[in-house]
Amino acid sequence: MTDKKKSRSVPFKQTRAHHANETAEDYVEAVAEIIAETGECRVLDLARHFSVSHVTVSRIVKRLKSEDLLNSEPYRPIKLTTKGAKLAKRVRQRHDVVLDFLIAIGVDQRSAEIDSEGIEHHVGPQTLAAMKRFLDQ
Amino acid sequence: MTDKKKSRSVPFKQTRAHHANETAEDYVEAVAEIIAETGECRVLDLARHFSVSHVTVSRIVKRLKSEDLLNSEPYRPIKLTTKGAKLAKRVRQRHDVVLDFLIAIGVDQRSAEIDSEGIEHHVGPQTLAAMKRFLDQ
DNA sequence: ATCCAATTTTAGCCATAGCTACGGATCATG
DNA sequence: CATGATCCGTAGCTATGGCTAAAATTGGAT
Repeated sequence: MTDKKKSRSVPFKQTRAHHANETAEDYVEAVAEIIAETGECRVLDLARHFSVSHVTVSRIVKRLKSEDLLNSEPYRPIKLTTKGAKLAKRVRQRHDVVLDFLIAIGVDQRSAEIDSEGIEHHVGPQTLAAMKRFLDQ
Repeated sequence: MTDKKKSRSVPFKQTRAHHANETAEDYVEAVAEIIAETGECRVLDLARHFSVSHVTVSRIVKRLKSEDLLNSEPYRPIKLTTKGAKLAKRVRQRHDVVLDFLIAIGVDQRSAEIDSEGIEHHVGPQTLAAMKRFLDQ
């Protein structure tokens, strides 16, 4: 159509950075969820949640602490910083919109749950607004 | 609602493997596109397309050759294998559906182009079918 | 035929996200 | 209050995808 091949100065994915963001989003969302459900969030809770080893979780938590999204003393439960809690809330709301939207267009619950986990990270403000509009009628 | 926290035996993303897949999909799609437009696809074409260095492209092309998706002699243009061409076709069709769908629900062209690049990789068969149904009315 | 420019590959760095193996901390419970 | 189970962190491996610098190949122009 317009210019599929050329420079792509803005858009294309810059994969590395994008993935780090997705991980951050997934983790703060999970931490908020687990705290809401069980009162506290430990490394092992996250490991089970994501089906990865506790070592992987441990390293990622360390990175997110350095990014001021999470907070925790060694061998202690993980908490969200103010910044992390804000991000978690945004992510959660966006996730809910995407999930509800997929169901609204006729995707079965199970598939909607799976696909929304992946899709949510790529839903920008315009697309999110369009999904909301769709749900409001 | 149902069981957000528990085991998650199937769904959660196993990021590593998933990303390698996305890269493969992006690359075969780009190779097909560039060949269709210019007759041949070189490492530098891909580097410009994705806005990454030619070195990164070179290494990824090597991997995709080992996965029997691409084919090329050293210092020669890149071609798709039969398997690669099939994947490219599937990816292209899915990409078009997602892009058209976003536009259909009212996302502006620019945002739709950007978001569809990320979303497409997470659209499973059920979601794809639902999007097609939506477009057919 | 040679030489130069453009292209591609190789070597080697970094960060992220997987893993196993191991060691240190915490905490119930006896 | 000791001890064992559980939890968590560190060391060190792999693969992927970024990068720069340097070497190699190709191919066109003189």
